[in-house]
Amino acid sequence: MQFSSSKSKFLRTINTSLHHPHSTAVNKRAAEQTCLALLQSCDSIPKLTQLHTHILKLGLHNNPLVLTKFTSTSSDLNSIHYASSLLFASDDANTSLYDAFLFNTVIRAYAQTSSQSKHSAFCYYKFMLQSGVLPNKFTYPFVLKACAGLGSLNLGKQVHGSVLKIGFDTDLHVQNTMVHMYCCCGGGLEFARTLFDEMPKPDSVSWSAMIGGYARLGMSINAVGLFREMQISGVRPDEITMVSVLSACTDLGALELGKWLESYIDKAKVHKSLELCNALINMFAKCGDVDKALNLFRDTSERTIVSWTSVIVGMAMHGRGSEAVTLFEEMRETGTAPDDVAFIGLLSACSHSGLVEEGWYYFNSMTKDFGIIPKIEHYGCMVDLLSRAGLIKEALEFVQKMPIEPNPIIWRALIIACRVHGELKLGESITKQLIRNEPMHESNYVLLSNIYAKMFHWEKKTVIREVMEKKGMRKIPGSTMIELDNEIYEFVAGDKTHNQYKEIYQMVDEMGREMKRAGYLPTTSEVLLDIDEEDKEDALNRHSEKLAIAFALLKTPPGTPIRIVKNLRVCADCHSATKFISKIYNREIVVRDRNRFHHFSNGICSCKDFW
DNA sequence: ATAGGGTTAG
Repeated sequence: MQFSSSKSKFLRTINTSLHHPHSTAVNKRAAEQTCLALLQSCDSIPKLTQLHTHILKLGLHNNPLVLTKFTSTSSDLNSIHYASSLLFASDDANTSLYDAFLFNTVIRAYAQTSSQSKHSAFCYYKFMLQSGVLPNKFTYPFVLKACAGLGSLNLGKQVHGSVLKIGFDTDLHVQNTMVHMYCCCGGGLEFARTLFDEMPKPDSVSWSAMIGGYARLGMSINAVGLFREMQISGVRPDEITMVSVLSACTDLGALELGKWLESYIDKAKVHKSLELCNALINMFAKCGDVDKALNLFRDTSERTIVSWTSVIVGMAMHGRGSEAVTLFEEMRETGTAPDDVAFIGLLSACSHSGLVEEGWYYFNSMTKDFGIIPKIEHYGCMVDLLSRAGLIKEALEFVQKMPIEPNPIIWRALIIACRVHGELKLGESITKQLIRNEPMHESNYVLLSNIYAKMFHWEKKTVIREVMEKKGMRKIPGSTMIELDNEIYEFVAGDKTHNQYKEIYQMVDEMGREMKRAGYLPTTSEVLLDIDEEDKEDALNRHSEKLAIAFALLKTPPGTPIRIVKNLRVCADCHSATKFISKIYNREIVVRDRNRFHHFSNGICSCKDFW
């Protein structure tokens, strides 16, 4: 309903009411009805203020029916503030009129806001208890949702205590939100799991809440594991469960699992909601089959900005920047307005493909043509774009001119570029400054150490190692994941937990010999430890990536492509080694690292040694 | 009038 057209109708109702003072009862009722209808379409403060004037004139300001409608239909935060203050107006407030429904409406409205105002939901809940109004079984899901949104374990626990006291702890909906709340609050996950395990009859919502909890925290193996348990339990997964599992699968980069999930969705006839389709597209894009993602995308009739962003980012990760640009243009032509996230994807695509001119064009176009104010992420993309292209001076100038404070991520992009392009002095000074600002971030020390290695300042490198040791910092362990025969294997450097580790290490040694024969030189400057060169070589050979590749060479037939997923950026030595391995063993090797995909084939990598 | 989901730079 258009506000302007219904407004005249509303005014007519008011006029009728005013001109027939003796039949006000009937007309008041009509006015109330019109008012309720009007509230449906109310979404801004000026409209509300206008409406409020009429509400006052008609004496409807004390009508809870009108006001609860008011609250529950507005999505705008100010409208919620306004309506709830009317509902609980202090002047003529008669607290005996307050009931649970009234409170629930306001609590729900605040719980659904996207901002910190979720705290108001909790405040109104407190107010409800103080007013002596007993919460009902609908109150708790709202309050718990607000706690989940705030991520406050403290508030959550308070509410939990109250649930136990009042006794809604057996209600399935309350239990499910409780699990969800603990999953969303830092440090609450284990307790969520305890509650979940104690549930007498978890339904698909309970399983989804728990699986989603693991997925959000990056505990993807646990998420997938719990999904397997769910299948055993016999509860049918729905599309929301599948979105969560796919999200975990995407995080793992487990293409085989992803393919299996796709066929499972078809077999089990899970409803393919828009979000599920997007999750599938995203999964294929990020698990290394971007063409499949594109096919799914083309087959989907309803595309949202999310679907477009997924394929654009997918192309970016595979270094197919110009295709990302083409997709972006196609999106514009088909009338989907890009948002800030789409621009991050597009700019990173330009950055990973060296499209400097295009990057500049879109960075400027973002504000000029779409009115999107660049955020730190967009500036980060531009610094990365210029840095990767070796335009260090321009990058530095760009950083100095930025209207917002550069963050450590931006400085690190610049430092890496300095190292790669030989601007070692500049790199050193920026890194030192960064360490002063961020003394406990271990990767800063690793950067400085690598710069010193390139400058041949070994004694300074040793000092860094000592400083790190004194501060009790350790390098984040690199790990590599590989899927074989429906099983996910994870390797860390020097890993000996695998039951075939002896054969794997033999294979690693053999690989090393073959690579040397083919002309490979170990990049020992990547090793942070202060050990002799031979041990450094040994340390490099035990990198998780090499272990995983050795394992794959052992376990798969000749010629089979190898896919691995790293948790960090691939190190220079592994990058060089993998090129040799792809040629020597005639294997296509696809590596997903923290940022992007590397397709190694016949001694060449698709990233053109630029990552 | 009640619960659970997706995209984002390095």
